[in-house]
Amino acid sequence: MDRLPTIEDVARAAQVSRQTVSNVLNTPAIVKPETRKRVEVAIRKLAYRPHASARRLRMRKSSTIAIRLDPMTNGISGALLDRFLHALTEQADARGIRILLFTAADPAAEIEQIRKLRAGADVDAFVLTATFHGDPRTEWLVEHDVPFVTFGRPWGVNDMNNPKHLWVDVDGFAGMREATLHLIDAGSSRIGFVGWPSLSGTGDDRRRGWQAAVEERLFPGDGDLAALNLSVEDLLEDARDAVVALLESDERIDGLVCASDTLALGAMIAAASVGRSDLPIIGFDNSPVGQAIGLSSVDQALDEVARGALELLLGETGGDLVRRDAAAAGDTRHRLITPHLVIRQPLRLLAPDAVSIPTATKNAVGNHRNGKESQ
Amino acid sequence: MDRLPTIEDVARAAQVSRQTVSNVLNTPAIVKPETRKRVEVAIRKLAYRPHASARRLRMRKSSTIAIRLDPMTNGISGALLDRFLHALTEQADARGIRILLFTAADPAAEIEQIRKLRAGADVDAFVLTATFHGDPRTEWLVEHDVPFVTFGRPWGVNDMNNPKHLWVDVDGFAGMREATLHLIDAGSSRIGFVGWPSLSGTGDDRRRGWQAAVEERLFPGDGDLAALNLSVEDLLEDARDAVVALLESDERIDGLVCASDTLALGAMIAAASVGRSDLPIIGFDNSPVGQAIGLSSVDQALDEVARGALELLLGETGGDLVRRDAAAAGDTRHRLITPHLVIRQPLRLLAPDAVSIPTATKNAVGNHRNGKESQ
DNA sequence: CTGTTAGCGCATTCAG
DNA sequence: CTGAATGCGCTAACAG
Repeated sequence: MDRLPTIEDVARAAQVSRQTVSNVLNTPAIVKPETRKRVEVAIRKLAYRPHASARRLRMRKSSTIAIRLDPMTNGISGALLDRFLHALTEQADARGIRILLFTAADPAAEIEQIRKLRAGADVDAFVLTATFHGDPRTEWLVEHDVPFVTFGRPWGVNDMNNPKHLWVDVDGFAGMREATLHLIDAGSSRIGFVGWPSLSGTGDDRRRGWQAAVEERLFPGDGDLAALNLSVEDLLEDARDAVVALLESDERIDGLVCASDTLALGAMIAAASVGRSDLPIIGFDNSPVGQAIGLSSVDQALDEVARGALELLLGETGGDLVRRDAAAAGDTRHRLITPHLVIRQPLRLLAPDAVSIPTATKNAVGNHRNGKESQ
Repeated sequence: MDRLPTIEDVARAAQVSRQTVSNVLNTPAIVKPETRKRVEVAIRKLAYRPHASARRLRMRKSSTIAIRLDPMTNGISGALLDRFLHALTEQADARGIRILLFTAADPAAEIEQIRKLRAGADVDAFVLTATFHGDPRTEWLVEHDVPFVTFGRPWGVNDMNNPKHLWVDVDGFAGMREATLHLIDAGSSRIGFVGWPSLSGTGDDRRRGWQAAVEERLFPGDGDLAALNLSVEDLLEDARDAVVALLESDERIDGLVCASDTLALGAMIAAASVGRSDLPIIGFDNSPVGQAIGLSSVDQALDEVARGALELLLGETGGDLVRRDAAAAGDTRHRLITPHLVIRQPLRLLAPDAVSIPTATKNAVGNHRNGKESQ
């Protein structure tokens, strides 16, 4: 295979002009069926595919979307981007769009990368993850009229229904509320929340979900929620220590919902270490680690997030990547995905009342290999 | 910004012919310094960048490497590909190479994707991960003369020093041996190995590392290694159960090395549950989860793997992506990266002799936030 | 050192 | 419906 076949080679093989081949490829409807067949056979025979760069040059669009690969998201929930990427790539492929990666150490570097990628006509649009309050990236992109969508809503910046840019996000409120209601339905009556310090829009959203469920079903008036409301950094150890303190100070607690699987794992360890391995705990992210350890968790439905992102960018129809004018867009310019709860049989970290697991019970403990997943 | 500036715009702005601009970009040496300066100013002023597609078309190469995003690698060590991707993207960027993603459900689908990507001149070369014995992909790629490098050596297929294709791999033998020696130096004298069932080249390689260290330093003659040699699937629960059994049947065991962090985590849980939270355990992969929990582990040095892959593909010099002829290549056609051990203070899953952690010791337990990392 | 000429492979005008 | 032109933006040959 010395040289890739060109459209001309196909034309010669099919005994037509090269324009006819182009038509078969791009406007098959206007070609006489029998000629089309002949051309298609030639295409298959030569294993011809249009030269991507040539086509992109001609079409004046790259049909490529770029996304930044974070240096390292937090430990346990880190694989989140990984899974989102997979979903995005898969859906993009179906639309004839390619996903290009880039890296950057900080927002300024990311803007610079975006600038380069744009100036080189390498990329048509961008997907931004891990947006935050007052994010300089979104400002710059809007300013420079670069098509993009964020995974994460623009917290507090502007009207959610008519924001300055496209966004997709997961409804943390709904997810955490569902998790909490699940525990309540299962009999819990005093449920704590382990979340991040305020000012994290995402974290506050999830906290409100817990709060809503608890106020709705457990403390119709207004309980002492503050005592059940933990705020720690997203670290296993911090969560563990805080939960140990909580459980020691309030023995009536019979359930815990957490803003992340990292926190939930810390909580599990804490519960086990104070002899409460039976304590129901629900995390958020449905991380692989959580799966491995049988942690119930709220799944972010990354497939839907990816689909939403592409729909907003490309329109629901095809892969046209023509950004619709903000003003002209009749339908919504965002998607709020409802996550769903995944319930698992927890892998007990430790038998509740023995230092050593008696041989007799070993099998019972080890029997949760295939934790059923609901919904 | 209606239309991107072209080389012609720059030429006009700098009062030179457009070829001169091209020269400044590609062969700066042959342009008179003062003219060059003038052109460079114009380039900066217009924020000009060569149109990637046009350049690729002209150069007859895409300067793009594609890599498949796995559906989902195993739970805990899953982020491995994630980190490798990051390293690869970063290094590629430095060489002016872009990384494109694609997905495929199985090897056949992957081959089909590769075929398409190649036929469309979208991609110059590929990086293959998770290769296995008798992998159809490598055969096909060699057959069709597609430039590629694998992350993973061709186990048993052909001469490692003159293989049919380029490869990079991590020296599991050396890594596991170092881990084992570390435990021995720290005083362990009876060290078990938790690995995968045989037939996994990678797993066997790691097992041999443990074996070598143990035979070398602990059982010069030949001990009853079989009793210390566990084989389980890469699942937390399986590892836990097997290690519980091992520790109960042999109380002299004072160290454990594991073929993955998943296994190591299972081992940690097992150790804690039989009152041996003090048991030194070392994993493999240096996964984020392991970090979070203070697990010592063998780090795969993915930066070096990525660099090696690109060097093999592009040559050490630049980003030329001209595959050197197999026969003509004087230097090696592979890289074997030596991993390094990362030692951490383990986060105790549980106080060794108390059901509840006394308040007084809580700080001590929680104080390992920034585990020092050696080497 | 600088300017001119000729494609890379494709899609999109226009004529027939 | 099909065939013959034009140029997307660039670089590599040349000639000056």
